[in-house]
Amino acid sequence: MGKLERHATIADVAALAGVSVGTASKALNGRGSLREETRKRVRDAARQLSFEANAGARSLHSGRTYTVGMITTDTIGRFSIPVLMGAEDALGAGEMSVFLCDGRGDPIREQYYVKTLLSRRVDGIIVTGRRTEARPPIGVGLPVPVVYAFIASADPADCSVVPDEAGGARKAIDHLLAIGRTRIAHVTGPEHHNSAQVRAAAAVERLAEEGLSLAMPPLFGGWSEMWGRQAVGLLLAGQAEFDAVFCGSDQIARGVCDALRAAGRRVPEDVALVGFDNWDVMTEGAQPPLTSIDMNLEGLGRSAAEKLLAAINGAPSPGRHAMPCHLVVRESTTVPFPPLAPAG
Amino acid sequence: MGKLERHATIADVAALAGVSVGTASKALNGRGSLREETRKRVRDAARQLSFEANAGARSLHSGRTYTVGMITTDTIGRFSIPVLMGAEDALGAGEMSVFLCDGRGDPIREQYYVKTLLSRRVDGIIVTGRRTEARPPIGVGLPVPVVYAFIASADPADCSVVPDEAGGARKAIDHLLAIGRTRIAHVTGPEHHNSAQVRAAAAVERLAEEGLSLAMPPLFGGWSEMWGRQAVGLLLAGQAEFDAVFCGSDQIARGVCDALRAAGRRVPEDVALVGFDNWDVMTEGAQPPLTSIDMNLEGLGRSAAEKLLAAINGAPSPGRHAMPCHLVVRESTTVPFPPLAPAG
DNA sequence: CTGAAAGCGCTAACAG
DNA sequence: CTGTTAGCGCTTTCAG
Repeated sequence: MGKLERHATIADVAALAGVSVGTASKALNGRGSLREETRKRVRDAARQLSFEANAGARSLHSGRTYTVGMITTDTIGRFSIPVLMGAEDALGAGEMSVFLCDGRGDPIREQYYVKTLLSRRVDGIIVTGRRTEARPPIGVGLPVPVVYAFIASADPADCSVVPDEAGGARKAIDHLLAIGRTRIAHVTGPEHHNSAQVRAAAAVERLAEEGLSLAMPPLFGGWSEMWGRQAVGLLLAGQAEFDAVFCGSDQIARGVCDALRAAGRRVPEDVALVGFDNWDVMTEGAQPPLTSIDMNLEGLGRSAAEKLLAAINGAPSPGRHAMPCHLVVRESTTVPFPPLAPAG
Repeated sequence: MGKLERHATIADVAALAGVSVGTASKALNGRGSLREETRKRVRDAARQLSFEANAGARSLHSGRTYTVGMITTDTIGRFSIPVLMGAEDALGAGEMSVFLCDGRGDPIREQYYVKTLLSRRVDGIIVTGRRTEARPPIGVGLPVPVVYAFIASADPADCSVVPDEAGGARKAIDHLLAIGRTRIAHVTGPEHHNSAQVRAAAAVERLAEEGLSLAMPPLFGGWSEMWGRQAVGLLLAGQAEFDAVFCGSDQIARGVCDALRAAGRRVPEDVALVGFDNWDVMTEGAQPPLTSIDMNLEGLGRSAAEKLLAAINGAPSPGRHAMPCHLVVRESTTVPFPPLAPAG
């Protein structure tokens, strides 16, 4: 077959099969009752012409496009990707196609995308972003359901699926306590950043439940390795002893790890380390590999997509849904075994 | 306005404005010649009803959907993202929406996506993936133009936009030579990996042009930091002297960097380091920050999108298009002060 | 300057 | 069992 042929229409198929368009339609969609021989003839014709029904024309009828829009508010990055993938996966299973729209943090651009998506008659919209902080809703009274994933809508009535960051932080502390550490420091991102606040508060709270407190007040800074390294300077300069550091991100944890080792502290023997995000590049690259909190972003995306599908089918799930985080243990909190003696 | 209203149709608008559908259409699209007052009346009605023309119905006429499909062959990752973003950006400017399809490396799934995209009557398709190696074409005689970005099609007649990795490797060597290093080692990814091969070959070739050769044969391994660290062991164990290492990726470079410093070699004073990918997380996290080769993936994506748009408009660009890489200099090849320059 | 009518590709009634 | 007809929402002649 040559290049750039025209798309065959169902009329072409019908003509080739020697039947009417209506019959061809039924044959191809398994509707009505037709002689098996006719059905086959039509199907053969369709195959011969590489016929693919025009989804646009079809949805003119059904009222549904089997299409959803995915808008990333800020630029599509490390956090939105797993969410996107999870969603795309769940939606694909439901035969839904996904329009990708990168808002680039520009509200104008975002509104433009909302309009385009609506004009394309998407069945629903998923909004995601790189920060968990609540954001103004993408629109009010929109004619299609909207689900916020990772990021939350400021309107509590909207459906938002978010990670339970506080729960994650508590699990980190739980783990450190479980391995016998009690003098725990906390190094995290910028003080004004929602995630930094929430995680720090949860850590403090969890310790308080045990009658403990942080070895020193949380150190707020940036999300970078560089900050992690700098923070170690502050930790060591302070007079407080510490036997563990819970970090607000894996990048910070890695910086902390490198600097501690450079200062002659052993990880995990002298200082145990827990990160946040479970970003393989960091957790596996660090020496030793880092224990971390996983927000299960892909699952979160999948879950958001499922909620959207449900909403499209008339069963919305309004409100904020917190998805559990889980702990992934690696060598930064487990003292390696001494060489094994031969068994028996 | 309440939630989940129905989409207004142009008939609703026409009725509200007290005109016929045809007139409404003209008014909204700036066609024909209408009294300005009528035009305004229609526009007001449209705004009042939040009318957005049904793109599907519209394309039934125009034959174009202003939609393209983007298929990632293997899972959407660090390399496909910038490509996606660049493409999305260029396409958005052309008022095109993007269907995102994650092939997950599964040919079945990929073919399924091609079908769906065709049934949705996309105006064109962009194929991308995480490896630069040529891959079998996504289909033959497809009714819409296809552009391969980053990854190349095995059919040389197809339009592929790829990074000039060999050129990039040559620039790395150029740079090292320019700062006076001549005993250059090369640590890179798996031997069977196309990028590793191409980059290594180009480095060797560039050195040969100067009558030089690598300080020792290329070390093939993995793309990880871990391998970078291990490789340093091999480098130091060998008897060959070296004053620079060109690495096949930034992750490798970082591993090399850490291990060299741990072994007491100064970077860049004793050993200069150049990575590949210019991945900020690695280049900025390393100590010192890494000089690297940037493939300009976003530009590549944008360029691919532009070629696709051109093809859609009847001006295809068949063949393989290599986009230049560029060098980004950081401290791993520049001695801060005093300037090294033992040059002649 | 405006309205009526035909048709884009397809599905779903309803006749035959 | 199959063909005919009437739309889905929109654009576009072509009359008026």
